[in-house]
Amino acid sequence: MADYNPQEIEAKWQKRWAEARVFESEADPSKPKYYVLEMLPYPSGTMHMGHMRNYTIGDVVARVKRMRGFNVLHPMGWDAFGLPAENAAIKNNTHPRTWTNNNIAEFQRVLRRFGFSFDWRREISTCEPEYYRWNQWFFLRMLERGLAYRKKSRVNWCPKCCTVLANEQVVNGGYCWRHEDTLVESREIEQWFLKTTAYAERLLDDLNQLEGGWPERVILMQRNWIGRSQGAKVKFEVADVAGVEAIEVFTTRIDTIYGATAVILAPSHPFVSKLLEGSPLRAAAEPKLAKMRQSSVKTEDLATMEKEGFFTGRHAVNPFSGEKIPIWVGNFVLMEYGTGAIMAVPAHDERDLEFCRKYGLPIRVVIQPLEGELLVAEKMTAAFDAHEKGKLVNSGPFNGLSPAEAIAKMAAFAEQKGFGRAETIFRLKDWGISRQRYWGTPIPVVYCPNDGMVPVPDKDLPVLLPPNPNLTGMGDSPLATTPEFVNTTCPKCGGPARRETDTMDTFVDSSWYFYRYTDPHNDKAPFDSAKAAYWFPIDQYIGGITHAILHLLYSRFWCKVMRDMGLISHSEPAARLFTQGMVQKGGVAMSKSRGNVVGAEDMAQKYGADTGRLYTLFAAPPEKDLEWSEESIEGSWRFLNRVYRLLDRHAAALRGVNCGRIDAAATTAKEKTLLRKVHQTLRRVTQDFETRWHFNSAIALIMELTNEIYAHEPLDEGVRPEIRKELLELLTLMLAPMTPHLAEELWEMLGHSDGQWIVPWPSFDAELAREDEVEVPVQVNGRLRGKVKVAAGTAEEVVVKLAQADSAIAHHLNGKRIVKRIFVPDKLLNLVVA
RNA sequence: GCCCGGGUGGCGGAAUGGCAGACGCUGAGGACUUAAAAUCCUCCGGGGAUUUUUCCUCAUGUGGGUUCGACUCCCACCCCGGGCACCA
Repeated sequence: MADYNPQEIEAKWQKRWAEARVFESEADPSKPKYYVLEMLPYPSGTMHMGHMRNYTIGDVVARVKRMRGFNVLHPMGWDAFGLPAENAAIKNNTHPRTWTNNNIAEFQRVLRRFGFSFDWRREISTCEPEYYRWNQWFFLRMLERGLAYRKKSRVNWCPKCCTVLANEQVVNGGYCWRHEDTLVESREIEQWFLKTTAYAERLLDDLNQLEGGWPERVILMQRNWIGRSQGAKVKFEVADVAGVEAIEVFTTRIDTIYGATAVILAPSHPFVSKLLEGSPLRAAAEPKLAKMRQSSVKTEDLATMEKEGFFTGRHAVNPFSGEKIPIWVGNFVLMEYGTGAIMAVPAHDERDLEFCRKYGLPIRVVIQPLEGELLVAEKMTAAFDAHEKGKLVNSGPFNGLSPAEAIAKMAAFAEQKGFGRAETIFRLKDWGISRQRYWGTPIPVVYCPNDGMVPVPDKDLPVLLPPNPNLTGMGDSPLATTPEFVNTTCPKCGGPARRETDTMDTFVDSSWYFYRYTDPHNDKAPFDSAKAAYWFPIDQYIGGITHAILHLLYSRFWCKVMRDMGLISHSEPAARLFTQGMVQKGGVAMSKSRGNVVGAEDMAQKYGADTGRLYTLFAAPPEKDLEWSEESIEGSWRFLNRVYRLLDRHAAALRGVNCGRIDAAATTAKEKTLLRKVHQTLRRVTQDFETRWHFNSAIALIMELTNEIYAHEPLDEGVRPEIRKELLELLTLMLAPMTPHLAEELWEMLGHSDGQWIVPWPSFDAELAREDEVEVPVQVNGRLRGKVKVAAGTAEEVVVKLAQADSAIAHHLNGKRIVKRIFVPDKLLNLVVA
């Protein structure tokens, strides 16, 4: 008689698994594969149960699939570059690498302590040159394909730090995180971009392939983010200034162009100052313009901001009607979207209506509804923007057309006349990857006075980070102030040159890391295409909803570029995505800063990893948030103790027993009850694991089974050894994916000298699971009035007779006439009486 | 404002058209014990009738609807959480 000692058991089996290398797998086209992956962690702070939940879910899936005979790839690595390492290094006067590697060691120890079935040989760390050289290699390939380019772009700049701030370093709606009294400025500097927009169409269209495999809301968020908009660009000539280019507007409703009563430019539109030059209204306009340009920094209250604008004193010519309309500047027009200029059609656009009413601009109806009262401009309370159910009026030769017809015809007309064309635009922007930071992948180009920008040749990769950077958090980027890094020679002419000092966004690292897992030590290529072809696509990707847009979008982009490069032949990296809920305490997500973390290691020490794993699976379904409760976890601990005691009591006597096939007919009532329960449980648990991922209800079922076995103690009286063994073995195997250490121990106690890892998932016996007696609920007029006990499969007539004979039920029938009967065999009888 | 997700006992949750509250936590009572821990057993949504056994009734955010039957499907509304947000 021994107590359940998780510390001892868990250490023992972790050692055995490592020795037997049971979680190591190799590409083998003769076997069916399964690639299950949890998003790689950023190693910072301490690992808490929020982290563990994610890996536990993945580990259950990995272990179930192994038991199902799949060749499973389940790797782990570290998203090791990033700003926090640099900040911590400055604060503690250490090196980012030291800080990062200490954290990695810590994280790794905790993950091992939880017994996750990772193939640790495939571990990667993105801050190692062996990894980031391939970021550089990919960058060069993108440069060759015209997918990487430089342009001026805005950054957040703190005038006190004299440095660039990341978005998350801008706090309280526009202040520096270090100098909370200092407003962050917006500065333009040259930065590197990747042309994600070149793939906008495919990124959008291929979302269709993910339907059913990815959560609907993630697909939707990506669709909105990419934001395809079909419309037309139209040029409006400027009437009263010579030598100014035509203003191009974007509209989705070219059919309403005869109703345009103004052209409105974004405050930062490049034409604004040219238009104001010499304008009689210039003096009045400039202070307004300055105010608008300044306030455009704060994006938060943009939506609620009142529409403001001013007239430039200039006019544009409507290319369709020849009409002269005023050119305004409006704060609600965004330079970043479309062309930064719109035509205002107040009768048919809500925003335009609001603006034009405010400033007394005319309103002209050009679409009349097919039904109901005709619109009168002065009386309109809302813009009429229905696409259908209307026809064009006041639109010259296009009168009478439906908006859909007009959109096609008018775009074609504009193209023919050379002042416009149909065009699709996207909200998605190119991916700015430049960071003026140290702890990231150096961008592999040099600047030569003779040859200009020159890519670093492949043979010179990796461009290594200098070991002793000048880290202050102030002034120029750290690489720029490290002369031994900056000063180099031009690969083309051999003369002196300067290195690019920007490093890459860490989203680059995480955009393709899962390919590297398939071939982590390759020093000739990022990975071997044949290996990737075997393992990809990822069968199940698991992570937080927080990555629904950026990480997953960039990964999808990378995948498509790699496909175009011929490295892979699939177009989406992950067939299925699961977004698990957060672990909360006190109603908020666990985080170090909130001080509400439940440390994973503390948990393992107090209850053992298996209890921690079981509880995170039991407390809530995996997709929902989980509120951590110190009291509830006791229940999981008690349950595992209960199971252990049960096996401790019976296993020794069963060590030498062979199960064999059980003949359902030759069993006693007690045996039959227990066998039925265990096979029913197995049937439902199998479903919960395979199709529904309802781990919480699977555990509830296993608890019920355990209760049932306890209720039949003493088990060794009236239950034959082979049946006892079958019961306890199935119980053990059902627990194996969730509490693997305990399950291995119990398996060994039952007399198995081979580890459980060679055992396939058991299949349930339908014959043994079958109920032979059922209680059929009987309703009268849809209300439950009684139950009748009958043999399974009893016919309707018999059940009705029994129901009528039941006094409680008969009372409700009370001589009334039965007008209808609904009978679901073994499930329900409903008698409808009049 | 628009788009998702959710609302079930004291708590976490179960049931996806067929016995609402499985399983667990908490709480109450009991057994064992010199005692405690551990363990085991019983009870635990509200109201009412009956009194020792059961029965009735209300109840899954609110109000309607569909159905023999609705936590589950449909419509409207309220509340909570999340995402997007002047996207032309």
